[in-house]
Amino acid sequence: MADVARRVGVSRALVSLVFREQPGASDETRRRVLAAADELGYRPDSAARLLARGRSRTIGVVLAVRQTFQADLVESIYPEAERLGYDVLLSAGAPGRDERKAVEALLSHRCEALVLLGPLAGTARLDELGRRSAVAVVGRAARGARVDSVRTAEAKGVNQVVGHLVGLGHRRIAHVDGGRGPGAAERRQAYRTAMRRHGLADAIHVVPGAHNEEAGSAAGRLLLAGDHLPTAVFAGNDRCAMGLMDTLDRAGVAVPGEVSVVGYDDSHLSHLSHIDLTTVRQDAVRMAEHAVRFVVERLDDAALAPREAVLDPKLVVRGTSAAPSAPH
Amino acid sequence: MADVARRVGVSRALVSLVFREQPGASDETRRRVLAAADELGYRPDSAARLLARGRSRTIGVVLAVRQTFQADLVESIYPEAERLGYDVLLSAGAPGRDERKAVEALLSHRCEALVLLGPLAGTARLDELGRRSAVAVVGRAARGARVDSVRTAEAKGVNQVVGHLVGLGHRRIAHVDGGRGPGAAERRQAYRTAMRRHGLADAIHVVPGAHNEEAGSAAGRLLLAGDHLPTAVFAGNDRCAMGLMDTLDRAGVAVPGEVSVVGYDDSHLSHLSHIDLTTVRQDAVRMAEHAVRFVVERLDDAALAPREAVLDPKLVVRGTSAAPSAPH
DNA sequence: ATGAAAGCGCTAACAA
DNA sequence: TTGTTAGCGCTTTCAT
Repeated sequence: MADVARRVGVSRALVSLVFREQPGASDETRRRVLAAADELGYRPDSAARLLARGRSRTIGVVLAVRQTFQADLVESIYPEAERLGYDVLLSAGAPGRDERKAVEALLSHRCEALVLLGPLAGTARLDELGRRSAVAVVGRAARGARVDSVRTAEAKGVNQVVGHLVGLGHRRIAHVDGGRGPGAAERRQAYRTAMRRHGLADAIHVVPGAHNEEAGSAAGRLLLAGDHLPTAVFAGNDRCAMGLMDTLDRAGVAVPGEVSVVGYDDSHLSHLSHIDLTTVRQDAVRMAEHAVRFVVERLDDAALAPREAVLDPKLVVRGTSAAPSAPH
Repeated sequence: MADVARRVGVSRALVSLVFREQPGASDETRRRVLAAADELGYRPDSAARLLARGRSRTIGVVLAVRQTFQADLVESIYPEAERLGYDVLLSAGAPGRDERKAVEALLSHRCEALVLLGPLAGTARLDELGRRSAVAVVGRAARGARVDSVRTAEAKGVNQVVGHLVGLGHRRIAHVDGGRGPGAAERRQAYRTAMRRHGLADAIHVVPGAHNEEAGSAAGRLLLAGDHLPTAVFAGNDRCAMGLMDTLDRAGVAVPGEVSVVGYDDSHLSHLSHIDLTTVRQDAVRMAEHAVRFVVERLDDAALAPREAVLDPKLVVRGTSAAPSAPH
């Protein structure tokens, strides 16, 4: 920058003005500064800029790079952030790389706000983070922590699922849960409640799982090893449902002929006809927009009370759910 | 940092030493500094750190957040980067957010090296980037640009595919290409060459596509609308193959009964029995390691000549490929 | 419209 | 082992 200033014969302050597109420099000076900068290949250094003005205007997003639903969220976070004048940086919390590290990387790169997609961290840790910067959690509740949260009304989605299956005539409806995955606890709880409300308390059967294909497969093997299969299984998410269907398929169990399967997420694969999965759709676009707006507003006013946006999900009935073949 | 120093009663330089984990501070001081920092919630500010030392030791990775193969790469980039003492920041080039912006975000946050996963940018642009920082391109060749590249020997993979199909008795083998996607041009070219070598020049049929399900579906519709279907289709990647199979399936065309389908990537879904896709596996772990090592070495010696790592892929035969039903 | 000067929070010589 | 002293490249008052 000093070079540019020298070249044009003005002070660095003026060059700074020009680059920030602020009023206070004559058109002529502006033109010459820009020309000189271009010639010298000068680019403002954001580290220095950051340091000097204390604000980075960048939002850090922590995601699990394998979860397709989170990919959808990320795609919708960018445009909203840009609209509000913020930059976005991503950090992945892969298996083997813990979430804490992902967050640290973002924070140490001066992200002033954090959007955590389906974080595993407990309330205490979230609260601690929330006190240090503006954070929004997506996909799970975070009561008791100083963070905003955006999530789906899991109970509504689950009610629709159970209602749909019961309506088809199912009674033995099992649930492969999502373990510690985002929303899993709520879905598990809602499943239990819904079953009871339908008078099916005795049929409640929760198989421990996780939000991936392997867990679905394992759960499938567990079910197959049992005395008699349920007539329907509600999986923790679509990936889990896929693994489950895989195992059932390999064992020669027809879906939905012998067992109906329902997923959760409506990932972009579920509508493919091979898969044609009955599932629950969450509104990724609106979730992303809420999350970004929440943190940006919190940045403007750190004293804001934690807010929560709860969006309604919607059951999407496809080909993996049907009436049970034989009555019980 | 000044706060921490004051609290402990030492100079800021000492605190700095402790945080950089450099020798030169007594264990006792170290302990007290860490304790005070923890209490005050102090975290080194990387903007200032960067500015002061001129090096960020962070690698920026540009990815398409929807491509599962790239997710695999990202997962393997982290451990290797960490091993070499580098931080990693991600930026997504989603549709609607162009790659250039993704790169700028990373650069402006002072990433000193760039790993571009399947970039769309042309040689000129890559060269320009390569002159500005250390860059490695993954998944496509980048000859003529000052960048390293890590890719698969596409021709070998494609040869195996065509050889496999020809061996099964196929002659009318079409290829739905990956458009401008990473590796697509090479695969398309290799397909043509392989077909010719097998004396099937007349049967060469390239349908324009892309590396996603929609393009596969569209290509499927195009094929169905044609005079007579090919007996086998080699898709640009697994996602494209999935879309293709979807369309064939909906049209009542049996796979592999009437048409065999082969993908590319061996994404973690292809082994599921619903899908059970014959495909080509690329070694994501080694590709990631090479890319990281390349940029790190280039950072140490900017004058290094551009290097290229070309890894061998491997055909994985599953259930979507079989002998054609009727001879022609 | 332009310039001078004082930081922003850290690192890196060098001195003590 | 610890402290002192300059910067890093920019923004931001406050003068001119």
